[in-house]
This record gives sequence, C-alpha cells and structure tokens, in this order.
Amino acid sequence: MDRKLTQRGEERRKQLMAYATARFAQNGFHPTSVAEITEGLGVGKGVFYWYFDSKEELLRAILADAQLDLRRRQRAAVSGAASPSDGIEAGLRASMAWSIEHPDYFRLFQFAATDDRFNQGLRKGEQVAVNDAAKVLAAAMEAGEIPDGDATLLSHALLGVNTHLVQQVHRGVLAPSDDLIDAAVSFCLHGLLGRPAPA
Amino acid sequence: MDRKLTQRGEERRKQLMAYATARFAQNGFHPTSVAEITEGLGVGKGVFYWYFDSKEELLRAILADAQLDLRRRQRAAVSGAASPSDGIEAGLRASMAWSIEHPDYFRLFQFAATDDRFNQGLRKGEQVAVNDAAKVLAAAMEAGEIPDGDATLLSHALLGVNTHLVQQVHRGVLAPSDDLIDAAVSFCLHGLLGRPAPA
DNA sequence: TCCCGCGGACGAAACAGTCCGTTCACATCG
DNA sequence: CGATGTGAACGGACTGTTTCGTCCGCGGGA
Repeated sequence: MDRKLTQRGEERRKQLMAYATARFAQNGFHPTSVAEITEGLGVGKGVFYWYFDSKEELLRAILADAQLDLRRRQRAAVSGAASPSDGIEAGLRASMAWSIEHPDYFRLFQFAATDDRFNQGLRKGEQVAVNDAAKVLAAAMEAGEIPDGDATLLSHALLGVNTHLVQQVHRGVLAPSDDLIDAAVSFCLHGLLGRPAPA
Repeated sequence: MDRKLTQRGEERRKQLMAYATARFAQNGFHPTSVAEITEGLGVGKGVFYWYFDSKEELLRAILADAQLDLRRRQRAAVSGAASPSDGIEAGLRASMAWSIEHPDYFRLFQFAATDDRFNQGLRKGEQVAVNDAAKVLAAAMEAGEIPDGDATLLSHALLGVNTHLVQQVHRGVLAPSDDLIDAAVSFCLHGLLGRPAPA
C-alpha cells in the first residue's frame, strides 16, 4: 500500500499498527483477525484496507519499523565506543536493553522467525546487524583483543545468548536487573576471549 | 483422546503425526488445515478425528514425543560423563547434535515457544532440562571447576547459544560441521569459566 | 467542490469439527 | 469350515462459523 496520507491519516495508520502489535503479540498473528483489530479500535473494516493491503502487509510494516528502531539504537551505541571490544559490549547492552523495553516487538520477531513469509525480510536485516557485529569482532581480532575465530559464528553466538536471556526475562523466569545484563555481557566477553592466559 | 489402539491403529497414528510434523514445519501450524493433512495421506477426515480430538492436540502430542526423545538423548550423554564440566560439554554436544538431526522438530519447538497454548507445556519440559543443567553447573562450581554464578542464568545462556547456532545451520547460514560444534562448546565453556587466570 | 477517510453490509471461500453408514480384522460358535 | 458378531478403523458429505477482502455510499475538512 502506498497512499498519500494527511496528518490525520498518518496518525490513524500508526494507531492501527500500535494496536495490531499488541494484539499480535498477545494473541498470535494468525488467531488475530482483521475484524478483531478494527472492532477493538471502534472503526470499520474500510479503514483497515484503506491503509494496508492485507494483514500480512501490516505485520511486515510493523516488523520493518521495529527493526529500524533497534538498528538505530545499536548503531548509536556502537558508534560511541573507543575500542572494538568496547563496541561489542556497548552493542550487546543496547540490544538487550531494547529487547527488554519492547516485549511486544520482541515477541513478534520471535514469531516472524518461524514463518518463512516474514522471516525472509527479517533475516536480511538481521544479517546486516550480524555483519556489523562480525566486522567489530574482526577488528578486535586484528587488534589482538580477542583470539582469531569465525566472526560470523561468534556474532550469532552473542545474538543467541542475548535473545534467549531476554526471552526468559519476558517470561518472568529471570529478573531484568543490571546484574543480569552484566552477567550476560561477562559470559559473552569471556566466551569470545577463549583462554586469555593458557595455564 | 484416549483410545484402545490395535497395531494397525498405532501405525496410523504415527503416520498422521509424522506427516503433520512435516507439514507444520514447512507450512506453519495455523496455515496447515486438517483437510490438507488427511488429503495428503489419502484418508478421510474421520480418520483424523478418530485419533485426535483436535489439531491442537495433535501438535501437543508431537511436541511431547519430540521433547521426550531429546531429553533421553541429553540424559544419556550426561550420565556417561566423568566430571561435572565433562557433563556440561556432553550435554551441549548432545543437544546440538539432536537439534541438527531433527530440523522439523526444532522448528516446531521454535513456533510453539511463540504461542502460549503450546508454550505452557513446553516450558515445563524445558525447565526440567534447564534445572538438570543448572544442577551440573552448581556441582562444577562446588568442585571449583568454574567460578560461582547464577546457575539458572548460565544454563539459559548455554541454551541460547545452542539454539541460535542450530537455527543458523538449518537456515544454511552456518555449516553443520564438527568445527561449528567445537566452536560453540568452546565459546560456552570459556563463557562459564570467566577469567580463569587474571593476567 | 473535491477527495481523503470512513462504515459496514456483503460475497465467496475456507475452516474445524460432526455424523453416520461402511468396511476390515478377527474371534466365537454351530 | 462357514455363519455370525463385534468393535476398531475408515470415507466423505455436511454444518455452522469465521475469515479475508471488496464494494459502495456517506461526510466533513481543505
């Protein structure tokens, strides 16, 4: 959908996306019908199809928005780092903080990863983030801050720790304390460091 | 559903579960209809509802089966380990190997984690596995093999690395080589070790 | 007066799940 | 050994509901 929108229209579009985000996150994408969204907002179905071609396109738009926001946050964090390893830590902390602050988006990402229709678009963005991380890791290896290794693989390992721990936070299994983030960062950095001083 | 099954019935039930596993993994749970399953198998709808109360119950049965199989493999691996840290490594390797060998089950787990209806049952089992791992970690801490820390949190960190890397393997981003598993194990063990020898 | 934004009835399709008659495997008995 | 019985297993039409997406007329602000 590609329509010329007035201020009012822009707001309506955002309202639809915000409400749908909440419903999708709580109920699931498939079980949530378009009617449920429009009725929840007290509007007619015409409104929905004025702004979006389909439910699928709506989710895609939501995911793209969320991804953009996350990437912005990551980039900002990494750009202000002194050394590569500082960059790794800053990126890690920024990612975890963002994911903890946006449970609905996080959940939508998780779902989208299981559905090829959405995964495709998502992976492209994830690849960019992973490549960024891998570049920082490669720089850190170059600088001798960490031992050599497969930078892509290690980036994914970091992402995995990050993601899974945040998931537990949202499930209430772990508390979203600073200690948790510190522990995660410590685990990751030492994982990267390998054996710093072979005894 | 709780029916007395003959040999023939037992086989039919397994056939339904196997076919549904493949369809759910490829197409997604919601987009796959009961009719699609029965037609794919060339049987009537009566057959489906003879063995399962609903599509939901079918998935639950599949997940329970898969989880049982995974747990068996983990337990077998850990039980044959000499020391706690050996147990950690063995469990890690067993989990990754199983997950790589069973892409469909893995994918179904991923989906189930995003849907509260299935997540509930799944988490119970995951908790058991995590608790097992945490116990091994606690033992390793006791034995001075690794520094003290939150065993539950660390178990989840391990699980996160494991899960995310396997996901990349199934996506074709990473190759399922021994090197990959070795690198993952190394990352995890060093993450656990923290700083073994402060330089 | 445009036309963006909107309401909601509507069509067509798909869906989960039911129902009931039929068939198959095997046991029991005359 | 053939007739009869029994219950598991099955086929597939059918029901009632829900779904997505369209259509078309209305209104109010620029």
